[in-house]
Amino acid sequence: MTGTDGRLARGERTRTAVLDAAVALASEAGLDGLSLGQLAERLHVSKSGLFAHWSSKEELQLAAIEHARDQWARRVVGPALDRPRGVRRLFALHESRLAFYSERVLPGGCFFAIAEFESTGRTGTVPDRLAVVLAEWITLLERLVTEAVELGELPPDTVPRRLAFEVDAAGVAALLHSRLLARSLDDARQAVLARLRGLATDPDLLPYD
Amino acid sequence: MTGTDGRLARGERTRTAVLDAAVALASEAGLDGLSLGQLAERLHVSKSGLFAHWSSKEELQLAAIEHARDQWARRVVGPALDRPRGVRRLFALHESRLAFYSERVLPGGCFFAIAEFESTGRTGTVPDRLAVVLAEWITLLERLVTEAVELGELPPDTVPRRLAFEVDAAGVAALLHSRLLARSLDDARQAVLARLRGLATDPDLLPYD
DNA sequence: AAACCGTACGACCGATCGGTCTTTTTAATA
DNA sequence: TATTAAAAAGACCGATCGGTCGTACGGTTT
Repeated sequence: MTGTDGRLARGERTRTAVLDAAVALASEAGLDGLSLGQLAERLHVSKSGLFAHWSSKEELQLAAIEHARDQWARRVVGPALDRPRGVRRLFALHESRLAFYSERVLPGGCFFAIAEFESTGRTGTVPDRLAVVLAEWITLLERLVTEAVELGELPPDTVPRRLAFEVDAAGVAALLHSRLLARSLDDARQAVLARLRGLATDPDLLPYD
Repeated sequence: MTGTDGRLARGERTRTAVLDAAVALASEAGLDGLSLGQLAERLHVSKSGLFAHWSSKEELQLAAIEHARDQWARRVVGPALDRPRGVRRLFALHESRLAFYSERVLPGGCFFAIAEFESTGRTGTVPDRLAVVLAEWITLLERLVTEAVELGELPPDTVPRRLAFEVDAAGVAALLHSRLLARSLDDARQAVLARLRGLATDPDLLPYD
């Protein structure tokens, strides 16, 4: 039975545990504020043990980005793709995003939001990778809008880029204010719902409230 | 001529210069990433010289908040209040906010946005003060919406809190994406403009494009 | 049993962090 | 001119930062 190497399996387990904690920590303190010492302490491992898996902090940051991206795809995008194409899928994506925030899956709310804010005006492989992942997200929103237009569920003169911006904006603001303004998540849902119902050729595809 | 004390004047000049630099630095690195050493070096003063004016980093952070608030009131809120009450003033506030971002008055874009993100889940006098300042901002937006409703420029069933949220959301997203998505500032303007024109009893109060 | 390799540890490094203390410079006042 | 007080500098502190190095443990292969 040479199929599984116990050493590699152990390493993979550790790596996953570290990345889970790293994404959670970075969602609060940012990728910059992510401290190897604190991370090691929280996981009850030695700081130098981390360097057995990643040769530098930057490599760990890059690995954390991929880990957070997987998490986002699984918990936010995936469920929405189960819904039928069109405005229902678009709104479902918005809702599952808000659910991700409201369930406090990550203590800081969202890994990418704080990482994007943090990398404003900086250069390097980390901001570069973040830019690509963000572009993927915006492109996904635009694609769902375009599909809704093609299905005739949204008017043909819809500008996908701008409607995608509006939906995303509600999500961003909901997250930013979620600590201070208790209703921000609900406001974000209502705002997008009212907007989509106003645009949709058949508003009854969407819930009433 | 004992009206002006040269020593105090010198101190006040230094204090202003330090706070200018502190707000600019914090707009990039956040209030937490604001380093006294870097701040002193950039201003060509000694680090201990800063402690002659503020007894701790936290006090400097609080002073920076007030300084940033004054700047925001002068450069964003002030100009908008010159416009006539109603939807025009509301849209002017949104536009002057976007102008503040696009002119890159602060290298990081916005002091308060990154500060609010950073203080997610934390407690202390700094997050408390930030919460109050943010509440002022939201209240201002709500007040402008309410005034527009009272003037009959917006329908009476308008929910001020939610429309204020929508306008703010466009601004927040514009800032967050302004580095990556070239058109984010323009999208934010168009989105709010279309929304307000759609709601206004007299759309011609607002520009067409 | 021996060689090998992935994992993990503890000790240690230079740099920087926020902060303290003492001293020097600068400007107003008696 | 001597005194006084604000402003600023410089040396220094313990803690923490990211990172290096030599070593030990344990499962795999020969």
